[in-house]
Amino acid sequence: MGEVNIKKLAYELNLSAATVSRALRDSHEISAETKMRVLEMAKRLNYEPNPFASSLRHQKSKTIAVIVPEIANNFFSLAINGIEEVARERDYHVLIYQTHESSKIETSFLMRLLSGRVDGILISLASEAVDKENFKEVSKKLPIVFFDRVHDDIEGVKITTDDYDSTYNAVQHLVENGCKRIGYLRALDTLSTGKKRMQGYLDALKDNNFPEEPALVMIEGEKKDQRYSLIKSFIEEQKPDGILSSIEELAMPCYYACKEVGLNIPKDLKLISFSNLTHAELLNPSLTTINQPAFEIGVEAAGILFKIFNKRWYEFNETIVLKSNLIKRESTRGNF
Amino acid sequence: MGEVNIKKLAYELNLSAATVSRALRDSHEISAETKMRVLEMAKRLNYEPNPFASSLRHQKSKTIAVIVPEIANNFFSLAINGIEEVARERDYHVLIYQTHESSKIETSFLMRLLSGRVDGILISLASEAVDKENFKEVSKKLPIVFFDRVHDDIEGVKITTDDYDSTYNAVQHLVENGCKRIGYLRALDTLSTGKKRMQGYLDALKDNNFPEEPALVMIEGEKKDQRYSLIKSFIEEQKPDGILSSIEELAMPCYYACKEVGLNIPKDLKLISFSNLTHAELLNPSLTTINQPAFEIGVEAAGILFKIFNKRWYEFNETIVLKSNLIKRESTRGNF
DNA sequence: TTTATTTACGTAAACGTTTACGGAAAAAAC
DNA sequence: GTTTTTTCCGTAAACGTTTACGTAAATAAA
Repeated sequence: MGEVNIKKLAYELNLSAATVSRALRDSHEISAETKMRVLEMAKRLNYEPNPFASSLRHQKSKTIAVIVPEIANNFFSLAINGIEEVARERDYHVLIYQTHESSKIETSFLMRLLSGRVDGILISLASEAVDKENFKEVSKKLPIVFFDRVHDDIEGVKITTDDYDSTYNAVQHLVENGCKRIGYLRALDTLSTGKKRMQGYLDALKDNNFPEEPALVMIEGEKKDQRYSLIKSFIEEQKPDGILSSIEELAMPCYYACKEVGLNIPKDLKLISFSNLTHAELLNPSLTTINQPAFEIGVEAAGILFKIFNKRWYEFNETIVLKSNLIKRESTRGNF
Repeated sequence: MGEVNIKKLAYELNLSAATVSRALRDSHEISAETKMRVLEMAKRLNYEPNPFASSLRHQKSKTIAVIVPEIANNFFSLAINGIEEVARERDYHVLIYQTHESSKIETSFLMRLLSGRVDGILISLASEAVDKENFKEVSKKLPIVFFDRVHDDIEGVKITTDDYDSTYNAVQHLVENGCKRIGYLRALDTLSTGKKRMQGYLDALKDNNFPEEPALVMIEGEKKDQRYSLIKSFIEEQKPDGILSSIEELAMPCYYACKEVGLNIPKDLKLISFSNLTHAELLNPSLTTINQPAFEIGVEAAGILFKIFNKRWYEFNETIVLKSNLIKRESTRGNF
C-alpha cells in the first residue's frame, strides 16, 4: 500500500489532516496559498488517496460491475469496450464477471455485490432460467441496468435492440429471396430477448402465409458441443432452404454442416444470423447479419447508470431500444 | 450500502462486534455454539461484510487489475476470460482497463492503481513507446505480471509465446510453398514482442538465402484508418508473393486489398498471420494462422500472480514461454 | 468602539472491520 | 485446595479519509 497518506502530508506541511483533506478537495474554507502548498506536496510525494478509506467514509465505491455470460464474444467484448470508455471518462472503475450462462454463478455474483463493492451493476442475463426474486432483492439496494439479454418479468432499466423487428425483417428478406422453408435456430428462449426474436420470426411467417411448422424451429440443447451435430441433423432432416439464427454461435456450425452435407450457401440454403463478427464480410460466403450496435449499447447502458447515480434511481423504469442493422451479403444472395 | 453490519449482528446476538467478527472468520477462540449462532444470524440477515472496511484494515483488496490495449480483440478477450476464471476460483475481483495503445493512458492507470486499489496488475503493454521508469516505480510497490506484449527493458515476470520461432516457422512454411518475395507486416515494433517476431522473419529469410530487402517490411503508420490504403499500395508496389502479418488487424485488410487489386489468395499471394479468430477456417480462403494460446496465457498470468501473492514476489523474475500453433489452411496452400 | 460576520484552520468522531491485549470463568495440573 | 492453563469473550485502538462542530483571528457592519 502506498505509504504516503494524508497524515504524512499533514505532518510535512505542519497542518492538520482535516485541512489537507479539504485542500485536496478544493474546499472553499481553505486559503489559496494553503491549497497551493498542499497540492505541491501531494504531487511531490506522489500522494494517491486510499480508495478504501474514501469509500468507507462516503459509502460509495466509484466502481461499477459488469456481468456478462462470456467476455470472449464479439458482442459482449464490444459492449464492455463501450462501458469501459464511459466509465473512464468519469473516473470510474469497472469490475468484470462472467457467468458462463449459469444463473447460479450469476446469483452468487449478485449477492457478493450487495456488500457495497460497487455503486451499480450492468448485466446481460445468463440464458439459464433466472430467479426473479433475487433481482428484486438486489435492485432494492443497488441500481441495475440490464442490456441486451433482458427479462420482461424483471423490472428495471433496460437497453435492448429491436429484436422483434430484426427477425421479422430478416425473415422478410429470406422470403423475398425465394425461401420457402425457413428454419429458425432458437436460443435464449428463457429471456424476453429470445422470445421476441422468436415471435418476430413466427409473425413474419404468418404474415407471408407460411404454414406453421414447429419442426422448423431448432431448439438448442444443453451442451455446446452438441451444437454441430444438432444443426447437421436439423438441416438433413428438415431440409430448410433458409435459416435464421438467433445467435452467432449457432450460425457458424451451419457453415461446417453445409460443407459436410454438400449444400451450397446461398444456392441451396440461405443463411442469416445475429452477429457482431467484424469480418462477416470475409466469410465464405460472406454472411448476411443482423448487426447489433454493441458498442453503443455499452455506452448507453453505462450512460444511463451514471444518470441514475445522480437522481433517485428507482424512478427510472424505461426501456431504451436501439436499432440493429440488417447487412445483406452473399449468404442470402440470389433467388432459387 | 448494506445496512446490516457487524455491529447490528452483534447487537442482535448480544455479543461484541469482536466476537462476531471472529466467529465469521472461524477463529479458534470462539466456541462452536457461538459460531453457529453467528453464522445463522448472518445468513438470516443476509449479512455481507463491507469490503472497504476489510480492505482498509487488511491493506489488501482481493482485487487485481487487467490492463490491455483493447477489450474487443479476439486475443485479449480470450486472455481476460482465462484471467477471470482463475480470479473467480480464488474469490478475487477483476478490474479492467483499456489503453487504446496510448502509453499516456496506460501510465495514468498505473499511477491510479498505486493507491492500493488492487493487489496486483496484469498488463499487456500498449504499442506506444513506454516510459520504463514508470514501471520501475510501480513494480516497487505492486506485483506486476506482463503478458504477451512485453518489453525486455522492463524487468518483471512475463508470460509470452514463442514469437521468434513462430515467425521463423511461418516464413519457412511460406518458403516451402514456393514464396520468393515474402513481405512482412510489422507492428508492435517498440515492444520486444514485435522485435522478436521481426527477427524471426529476418533470420528465416537469411537462412533461406533470401536477399535482404527492407522494402518488403511494411511499417504501420500512426492511424488505423490508413491501414487499408497502406497495405494496398504495399502489395501493388512491392508485389510480394507471400505475406506474414504480425497482427490480425493487418491481415484482414489484405483480403480486401487483394480482392480490390485482383489478386488471388493463395494463387498469387500467400497469406499467414498471427490471429485468434475463432473462425479463421471459414474465411475465403481460410486463413493460415499463428494461433496463440490466449486463454492459457490468461490462466498462466493470473496463476503466477497468485503465486506471487503468497511469496515474496520480487524474487520472481522468470519469463514463461508458451507455444503458439501454426495452423495451415488454404491461404498458404499449393505451390506457384 | 462594539458587535456581527467571514475566513481559515484544528479537534474529534465516524465509516465497518480486525486484532492486540486483557480478563473472568472453567478446566487441568499440582 | 491452590496454582496453572485453557477457553471464550469484551474493550479499545487502528486502517485512511471525511466532515460536523468549534474557535481564534480578521474583517465588516453598527
